[in-house]
Amino acid sequence: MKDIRQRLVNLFKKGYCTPQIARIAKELKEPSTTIHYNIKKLEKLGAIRAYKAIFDYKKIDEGFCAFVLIAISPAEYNDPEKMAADLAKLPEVESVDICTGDWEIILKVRVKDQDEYYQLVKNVISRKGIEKINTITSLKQVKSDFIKVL
Amino acid sequence: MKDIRQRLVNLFKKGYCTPQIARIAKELKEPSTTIHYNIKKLEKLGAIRAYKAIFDYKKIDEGFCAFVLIAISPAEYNDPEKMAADLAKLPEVESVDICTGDWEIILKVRVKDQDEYYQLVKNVISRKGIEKINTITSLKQVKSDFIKVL
DNA sequence: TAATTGATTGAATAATATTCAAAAAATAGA
DNA sequence: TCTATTTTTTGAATATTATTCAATCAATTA
Repeated sequence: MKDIRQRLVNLFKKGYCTPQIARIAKELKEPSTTIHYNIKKLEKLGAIRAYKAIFDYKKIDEGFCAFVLIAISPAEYNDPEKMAADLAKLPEVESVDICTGDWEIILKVRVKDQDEYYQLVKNVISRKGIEKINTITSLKQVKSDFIKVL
Repeated sequence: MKDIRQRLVNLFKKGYCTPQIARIAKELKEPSTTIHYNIKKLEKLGAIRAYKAIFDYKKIDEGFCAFVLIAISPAEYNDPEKMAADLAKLPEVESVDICTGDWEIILKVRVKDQDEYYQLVKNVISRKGIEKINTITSLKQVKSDFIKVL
């Protein structure tokens, strides 16, 4: 056994997928060459950033999901982007947004369990420049990535 | 012009993509039939929910992104799932999570602009059973869907 | 209205996914 | 440990699909 599964999951997080032109052509009742042309156009315009898989996170050992609200220290107000970029490097972090209001940065994080989350916050997310962290744990994901979870 | 673009975007939100087996096989240095077998296995296990496109949302007229924190009325505490399921039906809603803490439901929403967001909250999201809504607007998306935005 | 650019399309080709059968590896039961 | 069963790996053959190309058509611009 080579445990190809985990390696596939890692690739699928980044991309390694492609549109199903024939199926789309059938669905939209247009010639496949027309579909092909328009998809390439969308790609050239930069409207499509990647084609990737969406997971049932529980089944790939990433069942714990939380929103991390971060308030940065006043000294960092002029440049939250540096910290945001650093946090974006973490593979456990699904999204990083610089926001309005009391919390300047919002993360969405996926890990295996609460234990792993604790380690992540303690060792990695917490750092100089952060004033306060507030975790909102997702108890149930009803929809994610525009796809409903039944 | 048939405006095939918008129709493609709509399909790509749901799926209509597929893994690139040949490319993955090359990357992992394994035979393509082995890759094929393992991908089908992941699908049968339900670990992969869909293959879809990830967009540069500004370029598909969905540049406005916000987190909507929702506190539900005490009368609804016993069943937040009904409301969550209703909200999940909205195409503008990327994710719905039932959460711990002061805000029981968190939405991530994508629309064209502030104007469209206002209409959405006023006419659709606000409803009986909601105690309070708090919007956190994303000023800058640094990472989304595990993909960094440069 | 002529000239240019962008979009649609069918036919031919290239590339890719899928099926199948066989072998190897892992697992479970005695 | 030995054996039976299931799971995984793999190459060869086939089926399906994407891509290229050239021609037409539509839209835009000067």
